[in-house]
Amino acid sequence: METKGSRSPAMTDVARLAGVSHQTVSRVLNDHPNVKEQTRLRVRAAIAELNYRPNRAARALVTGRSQLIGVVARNSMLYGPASMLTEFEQAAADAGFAVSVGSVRELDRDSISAVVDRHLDQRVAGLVVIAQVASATEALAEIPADVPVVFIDGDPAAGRSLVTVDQVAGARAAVRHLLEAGHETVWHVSGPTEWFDSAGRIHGWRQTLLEAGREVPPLLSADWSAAEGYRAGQMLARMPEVTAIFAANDHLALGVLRALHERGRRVPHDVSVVGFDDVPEAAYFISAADHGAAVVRRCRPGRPDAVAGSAARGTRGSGHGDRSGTIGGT
Amino acid sequence: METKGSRSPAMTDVARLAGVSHQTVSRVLNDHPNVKEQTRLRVRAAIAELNYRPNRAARALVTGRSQLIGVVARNSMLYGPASMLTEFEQAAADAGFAVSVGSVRELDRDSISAVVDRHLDQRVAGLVVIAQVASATEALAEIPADVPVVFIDGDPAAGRSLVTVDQVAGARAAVRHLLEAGHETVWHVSGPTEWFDSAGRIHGWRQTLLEAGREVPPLLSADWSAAEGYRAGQMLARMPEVTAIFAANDHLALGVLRALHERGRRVPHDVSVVGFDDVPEAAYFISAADHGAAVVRRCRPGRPDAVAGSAARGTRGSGHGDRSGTIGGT
DNA sequence: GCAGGCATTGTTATCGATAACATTTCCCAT
DNA sequence: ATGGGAAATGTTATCGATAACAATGCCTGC
Repeated sequence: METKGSRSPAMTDVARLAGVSHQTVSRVLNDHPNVKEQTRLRVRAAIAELNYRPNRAARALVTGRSQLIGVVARNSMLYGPASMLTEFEQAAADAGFAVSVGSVRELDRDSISAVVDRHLDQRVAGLVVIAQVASATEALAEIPADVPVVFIDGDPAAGRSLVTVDQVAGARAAVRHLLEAGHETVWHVSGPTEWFDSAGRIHGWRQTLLEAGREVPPLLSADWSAAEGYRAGQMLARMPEVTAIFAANDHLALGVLRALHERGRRVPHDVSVVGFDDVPEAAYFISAADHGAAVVRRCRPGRPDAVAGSAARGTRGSGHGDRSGTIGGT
Repeated sequence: METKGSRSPAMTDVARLAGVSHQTVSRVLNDHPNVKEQTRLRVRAAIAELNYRPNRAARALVTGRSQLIGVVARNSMLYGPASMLTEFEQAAADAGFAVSVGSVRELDRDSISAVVDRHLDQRVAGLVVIAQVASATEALAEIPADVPVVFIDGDPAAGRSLVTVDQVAGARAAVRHLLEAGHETVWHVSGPTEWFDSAGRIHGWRQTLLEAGREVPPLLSADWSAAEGYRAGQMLARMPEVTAIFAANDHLALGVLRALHERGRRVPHDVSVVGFDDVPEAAYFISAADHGAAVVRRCRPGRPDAVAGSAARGTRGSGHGDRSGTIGGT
């Protein structure tokens, strides 16, 4: 060690300088009871003098648990997951944990297993899985029973610790809003159908129409991008019967808006479009409409209840799926 | 240990089953040369049978280095940093490292120091600082000389390892494009002026106008949000002399577009707006214009050279600052 | 056959912290 | 003064891996 640079001070060095045992240094650092104030101050002074820095690896080795929380998430620029991750990291840091992020390109079993393996090698204190498809659940069978796991946006039926919002209720509110505005029926541009979020929104959309005795039009499924929204919108814009569209997120809605515009369909005069997220930029989307009118407006139905974890709701910020808004709504 | 669950198998257990020393197990796992194939297979079989999982904390303790890379980033939903972080995590994972993300609410010295401390406690193998302001540099004085640090979007003048793109050249290209389209001068809505990115773009904008012998209008500085773009746009929309606007990112441009629209300023008929990022959704922004025309169009000038790290450019994807595009350009 | 060199493997020590158990000190009640 | 109990502190062991050095086996050349 001396040959390639001086060793960092360890607890034993602090102990020697302070004239106590290394165990007492540990007690001071971990706020154990039963340490005299005088002793504590002496140890603190030695820590400062030596510029001692704890080695978390040593602690993890003895305790069998690191101070890391592993996050499993899809490689995604989607506003919802990204905002969620950031909020989560802040909360974890405040609780004294570091966050290790492992992302997967696709939510398939093998990709997820590889990320989980990496986290388990680190002996993470817990795992957070931001997973929207069933394959994530299957991939997690190998997690030891003593590692806490929380799913965000998982399967509401899976019976695991879960933080999510009620996709069905959110979708119902959006569709109801459009029906009450006088539309005969509502068309839906969904996200990927294998995602739990999408399935919930589709279910809510379909149910609400059926309960209202309205025709359920064919579903247009997409991914979460504006490009796919545009593609779906190109179809819908050609159909004069289409007067109300519920898009599964704001980016999809943006694409739909553009397609409508290119076909001369005015929003909200000819067609109403409701998004779902709460992407900050959505407030500034312009839809072609009569000049001088207030073109973009948010319509805020009552907040649906979360399935679980109203405190975690705060962690989620204003995010993903908890509000529907009208872009060019009536 | 037995009292609260069986201990996970360690290297010594694998060694016993395979009939070799624990050192040989380590050699097999770390692909050392000088291990007989026959021995290697025997060890591999024992690893599989025991479902052995390495403990990275033990390794970190002995080597003094963990297999973690610490990232310091601002709590931000901005498209550029978020896409960068995701690409980076993928590259790190491919190289066998986990990424621990520490975010700060503000890029001030104390916040950054706290995050850096957490990473150093973990004995990270390296640090990546996504920092756009000078205070980040000051906060990093305490990093030991033997911890590699890479800045992304730092100060081009700081002489440290840096990955960034040429903000000045990108801005010059955007402004030149607007001048060549016939505009007398170009107005600029910048991001936060203390960010290196903003400073570079402002510099490029100003320089290009001066070199062309054009008047340099007053700068409108903002943050990176559509809301701030809207605020600046409300001013510009009132001034008939304003025919060309260079916005520092696409979200700012979106806000500007909306403000212009509300004042009846047609894009691109009356005003041209150029953004800077390459946010996917920007392709779908609608600007109020003559019906039937192709309303939103991307204009792609030649790519400016990066300051450093063309390989890292790939890591950055199509992202932040390397292209300017016209939203409703001529 | 013997010596030397290289391949292969093993033994001992170490990393820096906490757990577990042991010892000492102090205070109060009888 | 003595004994008991609690507070305060210390000693020993351990965690699971790699580093460093040691030992053994094998092959080739003389």
